[in-house]
Amino acid sequence: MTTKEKILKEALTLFSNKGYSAVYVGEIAEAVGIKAPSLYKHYKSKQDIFNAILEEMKKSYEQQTAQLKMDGSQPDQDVNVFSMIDEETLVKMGTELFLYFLHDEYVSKFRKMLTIEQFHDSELAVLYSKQYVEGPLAYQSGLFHLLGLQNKLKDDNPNIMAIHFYSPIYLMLTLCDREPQKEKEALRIIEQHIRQFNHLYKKEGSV
Amino acid sequence: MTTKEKILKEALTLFSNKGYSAVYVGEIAEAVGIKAPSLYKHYKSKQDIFNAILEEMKKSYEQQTAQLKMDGSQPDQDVNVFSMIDEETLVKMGTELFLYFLHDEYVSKFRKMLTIEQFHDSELAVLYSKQYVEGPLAYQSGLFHLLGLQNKLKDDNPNIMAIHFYSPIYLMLTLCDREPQKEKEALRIIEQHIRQFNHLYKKEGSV
DNA sequence: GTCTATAAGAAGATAGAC
DNA sequence: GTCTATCTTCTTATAGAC
Repeated sequence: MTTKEKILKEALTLFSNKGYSAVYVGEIAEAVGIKAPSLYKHYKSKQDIFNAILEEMKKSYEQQTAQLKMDGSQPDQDVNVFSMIDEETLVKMGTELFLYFLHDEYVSKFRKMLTIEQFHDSELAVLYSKQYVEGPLAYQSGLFHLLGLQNKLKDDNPNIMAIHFYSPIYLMLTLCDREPQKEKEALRIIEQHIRQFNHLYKKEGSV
Repeated sequence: MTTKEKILKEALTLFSNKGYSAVYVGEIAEAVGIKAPSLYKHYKSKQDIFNAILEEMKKSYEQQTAQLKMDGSQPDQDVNVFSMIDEETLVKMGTELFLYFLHDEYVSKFRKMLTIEQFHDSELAVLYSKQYVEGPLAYQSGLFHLLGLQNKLKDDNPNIMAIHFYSPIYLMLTLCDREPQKEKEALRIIEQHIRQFNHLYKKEGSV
């Protein structure tokens, strides 16, 4: 990892815990293992470091959604996987989404940073909503729509189904961002939630 | 309102938008209409102002939960109101909870402040979880338990029912904290969510 | 209780040697 | 590309007059 990359990484770690304005340039430098003035050979200001993190994370999000088609535009590919959907698959899907969001080093830290900075700047607010609300909801809404067509689940409003599926996961995610020691309890609740979700929505006569 | 109270009010407004460390003592003073050094006749430091806000909001929360028994300990009183529960009552209950949390001046600003500061200090993290997660869930869990006993709703696990009822409201609340212009859409979604919730959970043969 | 003046130190950023 | 030294400004807080 180059020094330039290391600066972004350490700055993200600090910003995600203390917020932009509570982090001093000297702290970032110390975490990297250099002195503060050396940072300015790589970035022209503290704000420039923040902007670089933003661009980096936006880019990586775009790549992921393009790959997983998580923008809800065309979930056709994934749904082949879910043609054999059952309760266990739903539990696995929700749990893995939760664990990825919670534990991926960059996703997790970036979400915490946006949580802190969202009220400063409307661009950050829109970005948070897109990545952690509208994105997942659009993707799952697409899936539930197709599962409805295939008679796997009741053909109710797929947007509300997506809300019902995702909201508890989101609640547990923000809970564990705050109190990581509650992960085990959160996983238990998510599993119970999804089994109940499946029970409520499953087509009679379906597996 | 005394100057001392006005300081708390203006400081809360500023902290809830920019966070503690991004707010300067001079800004608070300006908002109050005095000069910075005058603040120190009322509070001994910036941190002291923050602590005073915290104590004030904790106290007011305790008073409210004691009154509404929203800690889940004894929701018996409220349930008399809900003996005649129906879909419209559920919609009203959820919508009013949402609108109160979103629009009450102090509740709303305090939640935003805690959102920003939650990762700094584990005491703040615990407080956030208590006020905006565990509190509402415990209260609603108590209600759904009693409604189950009264055969108004299916006697499923009331904890999961509370999660299913409250999570979408929480999601919409955090969305509107970020993007207040989405309130109308959020209200529409919450109504759809609760009607669907009622449809899924209502006892056959019940109204 | 509010003000002006100011202390004391912190923080972001630059200059220039190596 | 990293360092030491330094500049400038900002920020919290105090002193003391009114």
